[in-house]
Amino acid sequence: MGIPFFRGLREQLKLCFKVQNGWGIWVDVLSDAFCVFGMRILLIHADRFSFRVTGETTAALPGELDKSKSEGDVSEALVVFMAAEKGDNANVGSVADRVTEEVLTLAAQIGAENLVIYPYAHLSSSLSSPRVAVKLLDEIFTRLQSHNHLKIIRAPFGYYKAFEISCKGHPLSELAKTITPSGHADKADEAEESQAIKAEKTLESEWMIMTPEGKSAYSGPAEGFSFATRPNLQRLFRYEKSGSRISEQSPPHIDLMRRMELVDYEPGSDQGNFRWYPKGQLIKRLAETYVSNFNTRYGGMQVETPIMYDYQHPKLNLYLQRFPARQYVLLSDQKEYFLRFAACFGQYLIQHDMQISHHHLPCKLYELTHYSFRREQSGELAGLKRLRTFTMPDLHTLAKDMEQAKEEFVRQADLAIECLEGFGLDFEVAIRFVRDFAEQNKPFVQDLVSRCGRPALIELWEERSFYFVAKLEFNFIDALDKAACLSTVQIDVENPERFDITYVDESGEKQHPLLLHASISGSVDRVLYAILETQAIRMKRGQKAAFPFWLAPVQLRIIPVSEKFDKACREILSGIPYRIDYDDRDSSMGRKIREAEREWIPYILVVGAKEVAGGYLNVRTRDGAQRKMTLPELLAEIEPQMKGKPFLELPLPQDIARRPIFVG
RNA sequence: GCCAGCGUAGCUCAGCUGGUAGAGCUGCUGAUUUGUAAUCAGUCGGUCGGGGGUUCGAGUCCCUCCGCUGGCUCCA
Repeated sequence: MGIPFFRGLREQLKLCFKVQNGWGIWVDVLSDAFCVFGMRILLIHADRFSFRVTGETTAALPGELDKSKSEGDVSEALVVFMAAEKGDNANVGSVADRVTEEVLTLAAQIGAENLVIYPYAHLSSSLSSPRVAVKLLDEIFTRLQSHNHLKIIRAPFGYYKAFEISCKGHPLSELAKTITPSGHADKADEAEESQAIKAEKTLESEWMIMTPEGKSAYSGPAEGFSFATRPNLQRLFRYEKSGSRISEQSPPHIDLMRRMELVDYEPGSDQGNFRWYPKGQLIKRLAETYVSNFNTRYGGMQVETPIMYDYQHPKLNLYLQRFPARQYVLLSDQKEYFLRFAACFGQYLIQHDMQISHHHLPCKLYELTHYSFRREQSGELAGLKRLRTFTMPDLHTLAKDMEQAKEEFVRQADLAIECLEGFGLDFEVAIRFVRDFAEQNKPFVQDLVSRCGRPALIELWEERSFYFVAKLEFNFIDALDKAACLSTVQIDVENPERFDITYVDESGEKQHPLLLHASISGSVDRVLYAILETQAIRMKRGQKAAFPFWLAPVQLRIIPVSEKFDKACREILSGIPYRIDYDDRDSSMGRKIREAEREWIPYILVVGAKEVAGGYLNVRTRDGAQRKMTLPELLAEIEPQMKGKPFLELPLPQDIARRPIFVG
């Protein structure tokens, strides 16, 4: 098939459908192609259609080609472009039946007697195996042949073909359909199914619990562990093992993220793409700065890479072939690009081009992926927990050998622990290993668990079915007892070779290093989810919610007893170098206190005649206590809470009377 | 994506079996100048998610699309 023809057709179709139906069929085909499994067919009623074979493809399996079938030319035909997608092999018979029915129905409606069956892989990016595709095409062909009034031309499978088409352009002349399998599997496919189940079984794993060494150390089956002191670890284990969830409520952070004017839905975008109000944006920026500081202090060299990549890039394409399900795809001129789902690609491509010697190892690249995109299924989205567009710190470390990889692994685990603690988050540890690796590295495993300082859930795989041999996860358990992974560190044994990343060793030989993937905090959006859920849990227990001081959008608020103290308040404002604001609105003090409490403001300073006369501050804190303090005393109390944490200015008007309302 | 529930003012929600929309909060205006979680009064504000249909008449019934939530699946 000639690419120019293909491009021309695509443009033409896009225009046709926009005019006729008001929506762009091609855009739809592209976006849906990554989440629906089925047979895709594109039906065109054509005045004329011709094709000729131009060469063999490498990906598919060309069969014997009869000279007479290498080209075709027909007038007044219904041309059926088809692509078999993964999933069809569940029941080839039923899919063939339904495709045949669709084709016959349309052919009758438009009165077409000539049919063209045209294998057209480009309708899908999630193709079935060529074997299944050919089988399906055979079955459809056989079924159609039984209708004697139809003349059928069949373009060969597994060849590049050029074609010309002249579409009639009437309302029924162009239709795109997806046929999904239904009914029970037929005999020939049962074997295939059970093979799939077999593959699934090798994924089965053993679950253990290992505790830090000590008096009551435990290392054994997860079922035999007493979870009495770690209820959340038990929740994680259940969640991982069974995947069952019980909840009719929506997660409390969703209400909080809106009520606190942090983040909100954006119906004007795609699902899972949120708008960030000033307070939320501030928290996000602080969190990003905080975690980036961990990465750069550790030696991560910060880079920035493109958010979109060539769909046809040979190396990236391999990756996508393996995980084809969920990308955003976009067109630029005639080329297809996918939006990155992590920083991996960009960094692999940089590392591939770098000159690296063993002197440079371990070599660490860091990026804050602002943004990463995953086209999650709509039903999988959940507030800030699961988004389609998210921000994530991504650190990639090249290591000389396994010893060095393990050494860096534990250092990164330490960073992750410190980082999550700084956010005020509790977490449960899960570590997943390929069994051989765990058995050959027992001291490493025990050391890792000890550093985490809590019992860890260990999963052991018999075989490596992903790119890593070891994966550490810190999981957060939310107010509805659901788990979400935050930090992770992984040892990748596959991608340096795939992306041809090399370093030069002591004897001048090129070697593939090992690669550590780490996200010190996990997704920044998800960190905010975890912070808000943590506060929801506190409130459920009757405690007051609070942001960690360094993250509080407003850290201090001055409330005057009356307008008369305006001047005194403004003097105090200028002497406090934190995010402080001033409630200068015309309302009662009681109301102002209430509103400040509802905003979780850590320090409320009430200023009236007594304070002005006495030269002290009256400080109300989250615990409800009121204390008389001097300014230096207050500053001395605040200072340690900011230690090692970033600071950014108040992103709102300081006078509240001048501040607009974003939500409510 | 599939199945289910939901979508009424900026926010939270009421509106029975179809008769043409209501409250509180917010906002605005005025009064009030307040001592630690809601001062009082007046007032603005609605293509009842979008489109189509049934009907003399639709927030209410039907279809369809969009969005949110839950479950399934998924989470490289």
